[in-house]
Order: sequence, then structure tokens, then C-alpha cells
Amino acid sequence: MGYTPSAVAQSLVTRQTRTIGLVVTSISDPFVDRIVDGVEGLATEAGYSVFLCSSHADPDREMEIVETFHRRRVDGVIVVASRVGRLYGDHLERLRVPIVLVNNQADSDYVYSVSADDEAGARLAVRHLVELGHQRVGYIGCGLRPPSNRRRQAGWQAELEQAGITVDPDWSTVPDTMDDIKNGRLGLGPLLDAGVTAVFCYNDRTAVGVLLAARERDIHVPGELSVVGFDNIAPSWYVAPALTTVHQPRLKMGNRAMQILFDLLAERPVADALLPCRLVVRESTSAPIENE
Amino acid sequence: MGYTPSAVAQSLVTRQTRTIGLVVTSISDPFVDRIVDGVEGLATEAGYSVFLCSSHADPDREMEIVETFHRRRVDGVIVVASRVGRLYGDHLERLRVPIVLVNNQADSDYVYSVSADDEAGARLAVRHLVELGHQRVGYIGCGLRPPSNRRRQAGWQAELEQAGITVDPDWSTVPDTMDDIKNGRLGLGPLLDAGVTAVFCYNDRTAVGVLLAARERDIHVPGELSVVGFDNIAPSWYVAPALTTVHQPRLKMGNRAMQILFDLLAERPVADALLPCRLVVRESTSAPIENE
DNA sequence: TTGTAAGCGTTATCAA
DNA sequence: TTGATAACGCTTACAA
Repeated sequence: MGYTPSAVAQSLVTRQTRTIGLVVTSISDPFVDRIVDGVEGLATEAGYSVFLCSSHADPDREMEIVETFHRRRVDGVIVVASRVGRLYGDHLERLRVPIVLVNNQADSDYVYSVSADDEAGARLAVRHLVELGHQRVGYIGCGLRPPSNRRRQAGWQAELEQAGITVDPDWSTVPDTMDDIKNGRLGLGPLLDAGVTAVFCYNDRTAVGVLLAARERDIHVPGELSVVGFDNIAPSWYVAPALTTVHQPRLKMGNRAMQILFDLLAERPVADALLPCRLVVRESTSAPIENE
Repeated sequence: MGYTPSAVAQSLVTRQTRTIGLVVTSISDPFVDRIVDGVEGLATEAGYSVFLCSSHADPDREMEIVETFHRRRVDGVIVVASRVGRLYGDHLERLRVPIVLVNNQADSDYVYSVSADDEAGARLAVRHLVELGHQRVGYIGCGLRPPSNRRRQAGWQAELEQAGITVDPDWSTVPDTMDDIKNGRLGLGPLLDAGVTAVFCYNDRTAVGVLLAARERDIHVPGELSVVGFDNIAPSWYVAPALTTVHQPRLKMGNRAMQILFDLLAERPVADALLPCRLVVRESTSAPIENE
């Protein structure tokens, strides 16, 4: 009837805004998109609106954003790939705004989290390589995301050891540029020198860097080198060769984060979630070449 | 001092929320990401927060979202790739909420727009192909985005005609699946039958579909077929071969949309913006093969 | 300069 | 059941 009630006046009296704040490192990060889809989808369905803001991976910005969200009296906050993590506990027990972290476990009483099982995912990738017959498989990591890098690297190492392979320290490298693709490019040389026949990468973009560097060196993938990524971002299936990768259930992770937030708001009991990954085999892996 | 003033109470009395609503078709659309960055960057800098919501290209959803934003008393709305477009005029002159459309010109008094110059961009692409020596260049369009498709197709045709080439109707096809990549895949066959030596695609994903289909048919790109895309999304430079494409200044478009909204809010005079595109030549184009 | 009161657009409470 | 009224947490206009 030509008139729309003011949600802000309603919020003032009901003391809830039906609004949540979502902070991401960058919207241009292909890893983030489906997670945003996941939280936004559930939120909208429940009549919530979501504020989106990028921290650009700056911890101070991240904190500012959360304070801004609090100032706007959001009912809750979701942070993807937090750079602050467990530090929230201290800072936010005053604010009393429910907060859930995606891919960044933090065992504070005020902070909950949903993450993909990085270590198990990494093991899936390495097991695939080992079963293919690879003995010397390398790892190219990511210096800018220490927690998840650590878990994926640990999974890589554990799976190799379980296969009875002694891991050579030269098989792994953890570059720390801002650019994942560049990391992959940079990382390949040293690993090749160390004699690896396959490389497991921190994420798909790193793997793309490896693909690019391999092409420049005229190394055939997967003939001469197998490579596997992590995340299963959209381009991973249409680069050449299509990437074998570890799928993270990103939409589901977004959904779950939102669900946890709803539970928190309704004061239902909640538990952190650790979601399983899945191996997706495509064209970038095969049995190692037989030499001599 | 351990206390944060409530922005909602402030909003109630100042009658402005310092909030804007941004509606996109989907966050997972690689075209959208940088536009969101552009909007969000300027907004945050100016102390505004942004609500993000996906319409999934459904006009009804889009309208609902705008109404929700209005209910929340956003100061303005930005819609990327609107499916409603000029229809807003009638519906929103009551709401009196400033609205700016990105890539969807609508000449209503209440609706402003910023767009990339699709037609000029298309001509850039085709001119490049013609200068390379191609005489029969095809076009694969997008049935789901009629306005921009029409402009790009018009640019393609105009540029060919200006080069003195008579355009064969069989050189163009406009598939209308939801999936751009599939469109490219589908479109290649008919064009090949019509004898084209180069194809200009509605966007980069369509071009990726062409690349994929060409590989399956063992057609070498660019040796036997040149292909150019549109948008310059991130993957376009790391697919193989790297795509020649038309760059849309998406970050700038986002910035500009936000700037226009600010001008509207300050009651400064504003004008629609039409931003130029730029050709980016990479590896997917070359001179046509000489036959007999 | 400092303080007090009215009002922003709703919901909720409590009389009638 | 209906209808008036206080309160929500601020800004601002005005009085002291």
C-alpha cells in the first residue's frame, strides 16, 4: 500500500537488526565467492540482510570492520580467512556480538568456526599421487596464510611418511608473495632441482603458476610432471590440462557458518564444524615417467 | 572508551543510514567481483557500509531486493547488470531512493547508469582481427543478456561492414543457455561450417568454451582459428592459449557508480557515464592460415 | 558554554 | 479488543 515500514525504527525498539556482517579478505579472491553465496543465500531466505566488507588481509582493517559492524548493531559477524583469529576472544567479549570464523579455527568461548579439513584433504591429494606411483612428491605452500598452510603441509608430510617415504626437506618450499600464481611459478624450479616427479600445491592458483612455469620450461604435464591443486575453483577445470584438485565444499561452508550464527542467536547449543574435502581427479596427474 | 554509539539510533534521527544496497546477479560471476570491489572501496572510504544481495538474474527477486533495501532505508542503490532496467522509473519514483545501474543504461529521470562502451569495444576486437587479415569473422553471443549482446553484436557487424566485408548471417549465433562456456562450445560448430577463420565472443567465458571445443576437434588456436573474448577476467591470461580480449574497466565502473550515487545524495548534478574499453592482445589471435 | 527537552518511527505495555 | 503512551538511543534546537 505504497508505504514501507522503517526497519531502522523497528531495529531500535526490538533491539535486533536482522542484519549480519560478512568480512572477507577480498571479493576478487575466487575462493571466497561461493562462501559468500552460501551465507547470503541462507541469510536472505531468513529475512536477514548482509553487510559485506573486504579487509584486504590487513588485521587492523579487519578489526575496524568488525567495530563498524558492531556500531551498526549487526546481530552477528562472519569472518572468512581471518587474520585476527583467536585474538578476537579478548577484544570481543565486551562487544558480545556472536562471531563465526570460516577456515580459521579459534577455540575461544566467544568465537566459533567452520573449516574444511585441510590436513585430510592434503592427504587425499598425496595418496592419489603415491598410488599413481610417485615417490618424490613436492609441496609448494603459501607464506601468507600460515594456519592453513601448516595444516596442508602437515598432511602432505604425514601421508608420505605413512607410505614409507622419507621426506626430503628440499621437496617443499613456502614462498610468501601476495600472488599465489607467482608463488607457483617461483616454487617449481627448486623442486625440480630436488628431483620431484609430482607437486602438491597449496591452492589451485598456485597450481596454475606451476602449469605456466612448466609450459615455459617445456615440461609436459602430466607426462613429465604431475600437479594437484586445492580448492576446486571454477577455472581449475578449464585450464589446460584440467587440474586434479581437492574440492572444498565452499557453498556448504558458507551455509554452515550462517547456520551456526542462527543457532547462536537463538541461543541453541553450537559446535565448531570441520567439513571433509573430496579429491577431484582430472588431467594434470598420471603415473610418473620411467627413467632408465 | 569501551562504548560504541548505535548507528541505528543515529540513523533514525539524522534520517540517513550511510548505507547503500548493491544488487548483483551472482557473486560467483567473475565479471562482478571487481565492480563490487570498486563500489565497496569508495563506500568504505567514505564511511558507508554496503548491503550485498544476489538476484540470480531473476527480475522479481531483483525488485524484492530493492524493496528490502528501501525498507532498511539505504541512502542509495546500485544494481549491476539489471534485469529490470528502465522499468525502475515507474516503480521507484515513489520510493525516492537514488539508484544507479551498472552496464544497463536506462534513461529515466530517477535512474542513472554507468556502462562500458560495448559497441566500441566490440569494434576494437573486430578491427584487430581484420587487420590481422581475417575476412570471415564470426560472433557468438549471449541470449540471456539482450541489451549488451545487441550492442556487441552491432559493433561486430558495423566494423566488418566498415572494412567492406559483407556479413553472412551464418557467421553469428546467439545461444541462450545459462552457461557462457557451454554457449561457446555450442556456437563453434555452426560458425566453422560457415567457414569463419576467427570468432569474436560475447565474453571471456564464451571464448573459453570455444577454446575447449577447438581442442576437442583438434583445431589449433590461433594457427587455424583466432578467438577473442570480452571482459578480461582473471583467468583469461592463464588459460591456454592466453586470450586476446577486450578489457572492461570494471573497478573504475564500480568506483564511478559509487561516485554518481554520492553526487546524487549531495544533490550535485550528475550525468550517465560511458567508459571506454581497451583491447588486450595475447596469444589466441594471429593471421589466418593461407589456404590453397 | 553547558544542560535540558523534544522528536525520529516503531513496538510494547498498560489502562480503559 | 482497542487506544493512548512510554521507551528504544541518539541528535539537535533552544533555554539557562
